[in-house]
Amino acid sequence: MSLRYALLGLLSDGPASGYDLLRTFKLSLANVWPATQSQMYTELTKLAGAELIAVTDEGPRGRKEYTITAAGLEDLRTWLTTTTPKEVHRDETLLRIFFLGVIPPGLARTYLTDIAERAEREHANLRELEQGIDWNERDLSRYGHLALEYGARATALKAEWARWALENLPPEQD
Amino acid sequence: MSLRYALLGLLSDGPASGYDLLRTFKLSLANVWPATQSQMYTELTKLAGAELIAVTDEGPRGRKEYTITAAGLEDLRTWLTTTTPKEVHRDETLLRIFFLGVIPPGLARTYLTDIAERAEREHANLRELEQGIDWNERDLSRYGHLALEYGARATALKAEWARWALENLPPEQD
DNA sequence: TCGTTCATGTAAGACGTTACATGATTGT
DNA sequence: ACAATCATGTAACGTCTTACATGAACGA
Repeated sequence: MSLRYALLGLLSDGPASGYDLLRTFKLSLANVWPATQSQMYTELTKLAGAELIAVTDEGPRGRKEYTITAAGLEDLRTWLTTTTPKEVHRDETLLRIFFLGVIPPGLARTYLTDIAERAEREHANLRELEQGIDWNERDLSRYGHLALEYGARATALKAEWARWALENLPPEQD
Repeated sequence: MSLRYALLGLLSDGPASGYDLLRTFKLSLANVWPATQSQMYTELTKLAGAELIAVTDEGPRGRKEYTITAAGLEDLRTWLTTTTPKEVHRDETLLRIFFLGVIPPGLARTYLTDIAERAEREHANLRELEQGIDWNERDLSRYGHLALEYGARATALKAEWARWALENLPPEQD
């Protein structure tokens, strides 16, 4: 259901083709709601079927430009204002933490170090992405900037936590 | 795939029935890897079929006690030491942030305030859970404590970020 | 002309959610 | 006797991933 609104949201900023949306996604929404090419094209077809978006132009190579309809915009607004987001925390990295006692202590330390390093890299990537983007007047990018800031803080926190965990690993037992 | 290892992980700490695991889950793994009752019983049946766990006792009311097998423990260790966790960030709350420009500014502010409040409540719940748990010698709880600390920090961060975002909302446009 | 990018689509299978269904045992 | 809890299972449906498939247009 969320992908549907992710696409409506992107289209609320202006018309675009599936291919356009695919690229925009990678730079923005993919960080908070991953989706594959396959999924996106399927969903766009469904949205067009429900008349929440419409094909408003056709270009070379079978390119179809979609525009959000009034019904689509209304649906998006309704979703935003009348429903509450589900808070689902699914984190495989954290799941494994519970089971570190099952492997040799050295490997457990390596695991935590890797987490810290990956998080630091991710943090750097986000800050770099931030530099590279034209934070213009468009709503999507202005609000997207807030989301990016969250990502930057969250990755920094994960790295810090992993380093802290290294210092606070349960003492080895006999 | 992760649920499979989540269950193997819990069973590595000692034998338990599906019902036992269900309760343990709620207090621990559910926070990093949610799963439903339905999913768990199905997965346990599959694990037993693959002989990674075995029924070692049967009690009243059809209760089946499962014990991890040597093959199961090996599988768990292999997973922990030879595969890298997928970092997937799927957060509906953040997804909506991108589209706040589509709704009236007052509602956008309410949305951010709600995020802060929910995160603060979640934070309080986790700290309370922390008080309530017997942090004994068992590996699962010792390492689980590290995961809980992450959750506590992450919820605090989310609340802080939401309050910061309220102060840094894009200026209204004409 | 030939590789890259643009551009869209389908199909199979894994995973996750919701709902339904059933019944035994325990404590009051 | 009755409610709550213990205890397990199935079915339908929706979502997500992986892989395959196809071909037009552009630039060197």
